[in-house]
Amino acid sequence: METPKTYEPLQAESKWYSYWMDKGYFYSKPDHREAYTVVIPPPNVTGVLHMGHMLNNTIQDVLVRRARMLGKNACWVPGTDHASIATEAKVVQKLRKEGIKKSDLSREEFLKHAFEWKDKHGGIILEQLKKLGCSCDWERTSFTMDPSYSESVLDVFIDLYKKGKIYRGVRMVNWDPEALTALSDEEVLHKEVNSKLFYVRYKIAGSEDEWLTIATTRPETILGDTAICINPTDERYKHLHGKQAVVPLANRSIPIILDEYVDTEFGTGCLKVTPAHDTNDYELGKKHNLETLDIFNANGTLNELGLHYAGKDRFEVRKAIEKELYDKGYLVKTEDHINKIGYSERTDAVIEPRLSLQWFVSMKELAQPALDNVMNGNIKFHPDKFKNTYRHWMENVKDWCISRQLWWGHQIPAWYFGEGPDDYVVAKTREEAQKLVAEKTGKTIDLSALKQDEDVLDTWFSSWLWPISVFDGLTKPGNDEIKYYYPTNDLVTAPEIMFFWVARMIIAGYEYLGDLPFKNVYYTGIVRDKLGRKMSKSLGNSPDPIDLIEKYGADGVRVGILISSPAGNDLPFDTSQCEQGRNFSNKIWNAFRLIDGWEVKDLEQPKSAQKAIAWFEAKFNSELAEINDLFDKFKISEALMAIYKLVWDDFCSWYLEMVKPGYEQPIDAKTLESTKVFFEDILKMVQPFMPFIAEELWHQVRERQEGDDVIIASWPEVKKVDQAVLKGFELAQETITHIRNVRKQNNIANKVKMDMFLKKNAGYNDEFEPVVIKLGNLSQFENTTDKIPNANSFIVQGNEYFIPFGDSIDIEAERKKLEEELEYTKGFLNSVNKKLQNEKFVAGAPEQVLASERKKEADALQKIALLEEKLASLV
RNA sequence: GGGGGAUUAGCUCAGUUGGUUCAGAGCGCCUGCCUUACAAGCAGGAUGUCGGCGGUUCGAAUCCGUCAUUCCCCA
Repeated sequence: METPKTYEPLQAESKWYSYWMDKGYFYSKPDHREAYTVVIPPPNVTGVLHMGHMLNNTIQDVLVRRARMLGKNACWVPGTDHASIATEAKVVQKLRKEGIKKSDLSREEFLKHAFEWKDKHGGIILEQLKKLGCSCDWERTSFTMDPSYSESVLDVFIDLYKKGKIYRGVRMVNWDPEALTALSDEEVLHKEVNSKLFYVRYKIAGSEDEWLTIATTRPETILGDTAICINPTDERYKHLHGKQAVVPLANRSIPIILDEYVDTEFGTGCLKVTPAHDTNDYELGKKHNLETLDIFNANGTLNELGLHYAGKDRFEVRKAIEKELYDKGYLVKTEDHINKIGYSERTDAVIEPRLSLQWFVSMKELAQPALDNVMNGNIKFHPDKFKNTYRHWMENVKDWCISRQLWWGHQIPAWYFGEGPDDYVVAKTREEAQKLVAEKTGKTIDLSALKQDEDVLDTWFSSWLWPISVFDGLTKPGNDEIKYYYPTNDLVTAPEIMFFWVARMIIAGYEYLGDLPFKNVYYTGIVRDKLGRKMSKSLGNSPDPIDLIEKYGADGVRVGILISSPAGNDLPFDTSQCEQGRNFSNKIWNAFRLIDGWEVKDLEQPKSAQKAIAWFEAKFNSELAEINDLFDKFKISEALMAIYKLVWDDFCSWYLEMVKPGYEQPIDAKTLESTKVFFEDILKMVQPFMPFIAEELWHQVRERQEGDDVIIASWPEVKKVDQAVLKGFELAQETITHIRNVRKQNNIANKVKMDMFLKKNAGYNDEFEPVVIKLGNLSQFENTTDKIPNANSFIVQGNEYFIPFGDSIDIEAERKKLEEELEYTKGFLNSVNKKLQNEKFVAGAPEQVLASERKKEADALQKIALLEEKLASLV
């Protein structure tokens, strides 16, 4: 035949993807159907597809494709995120390579470069997702800096400002001295590093030769010290209460203050306090009204307060000051010390805590509905356990610093008209600002005299509007789309961004539309390599997803990724899983080849085929019900595994073997038709996971009318399951397995037909005998009332089967086997009896448990009797 | 330091309210097979102190306590 032996995915994939696109199957517009909406977690415009995206988007595509088959109007909105810091860093880097410095460009010139960069690279991930088969509505592709999106971001800023939820304030921020911007806590990575603990002595003011010794990891900040703090309970330092100390080199006197915050165990128990350069010290400073001395410039060099170190970098100064302190007798000793230091996620610069004037959102009140509606289950988390983490964070939510000292992003719509702390207004345009200034001051000033805030908004301040703004929900309130698609259904994302993104979307949802943004949040895990390390570009331990697709096929990779990826658990990824996926594709392919190769003749339908069809019908429906349930619980990888087993074990290994005609024999039309219908049902169930091969085979198994495509076929409906058929088949299955074992143990080839005799018990069900004869390859299957001597025998559900030895006899081996089984069964009976003789058990256990124990006892007794008979019959 | 998870076969994980879906699945492993859809395959098989120790109970992988190991988040 011309059908190849193995499935070749690549051609099929590009063919069917463009076919689906041409047919507009991914396109959605509001109609009478129930909406099913998913918004993609927008990847950064800087990114390339990595395994995390593969996992995340495969899950979304599975959900969307299944929803489409369930008759819903499925809409998956794709898009990208402008990613202020990361993108700006990339653009600066690229310009630097071309010999252009950012500082030489105007804001407008820089943004032009940035947009060029975005146009060139911004869509890479989305293009790659097409290779994976993602059925996004590409006509809806959004970008967080699209004009109307930007407008909604500014509107929200202005609105929150008017509501008093946005304020400007001095705060200790995480300062990135390289990027010259404040970072959110989430953008700071804490790493353990080997550093040194410096013990430095300070003279007690007014004393001749009295000293105290502090321990610090940052001796360069000594010049910014404004107090020494000790624990009031520390007996060692009672004598210092109320005194002052002199800062080395700076020769300033500073107070010695008392606070329980100080850990008496750490270092010397004397803490130097530098409120301008340490978060905890800043809090101490506020509490004790300390002076704040900022000794650094924005770029991490020291300013004039750094005395003779002015203009030098902080790390350079650390070395130099160590020497100077030593030379002048202040340095008592140094110790090796391990501590955690914050690094910029983007530039890897050491974060400098810095006091700075920033914009904040006050979160406490805004967060309340977002907390309540997750805790009460209006929004469901999968897995549920993440609610705990969420609650803890939301109950202790801190104000959100939303300004970033960057150009790429949404420029803050605040306009300054003077130098005073209050000389600004918040407005969308310069003209509106002019009006507001007039209202505020009574004076009309020139448009050109207004200076817009230089900073842009935190990227999350735009992405928190994503489920709303992709439908223009704020710029065109109440439009048809927002009414139809919002709230969206399911969000698939990583637990790492539960706070910066998920929580904030929920907040924005309730604040602006008075409703939840999505009903379910499915948290994926982190994709790790074999060694348990997170897959990342910097480690170089991630396979290139596109290479994987080329090697194993998109369907194979999708299966490989999902086959062992329960919600919320990390996914230890190995390419062997893709191999498993590819093998599964191939299995389906070959099942098709078998069916496709059958020649139809006008024959009577064999009994075995009739029974096989009845059984698979029942089996399919009971599995379908189970799979639907797994989907409803978002147990996606378990649903996939159930489908995998249904296809491989039940359909291929059992069903097809039962209906398969002999070599080069024709098949009857009825059986062929039933088989094709089953196969089509299987393709439907496989479609969400393996869309390409499903579509390919859907079109090969039958001639199709225009528009009869599996991607839009109806998901099978669960029909009533005939439990009796399932039960009856179990007996046949067990019997066949025993027959195969007899063959194996006696080295009897499958081709050799065997005789079998049955001594049946009362409840015996003979329905599947034709199947047993076919798959057991029996020449005869007769009833007997007597035991057959010198035969292999086994017992299934109390029925005794005999396969005469024929020529090959090994009575001793048989005897040994029977004795072992007898021994085991007696032991089992003993354990059951123990329970039944325990009066407390009999009194306390429910009736159904007792009944099952009694049945166990009866079964065991019967089996023992049979085994003993058999032993006796061996001659 | 605070909070939240996790610990079941060699690996990755299921295991609802304690009791026949109770010790499971997939992969891997072992043993036979080039059986006429598929060796990317077929058939068969083995594997566990359910992290340790206590407790509650007639009965614990499951509930409670405690210890250990480990991951994540926050400071």
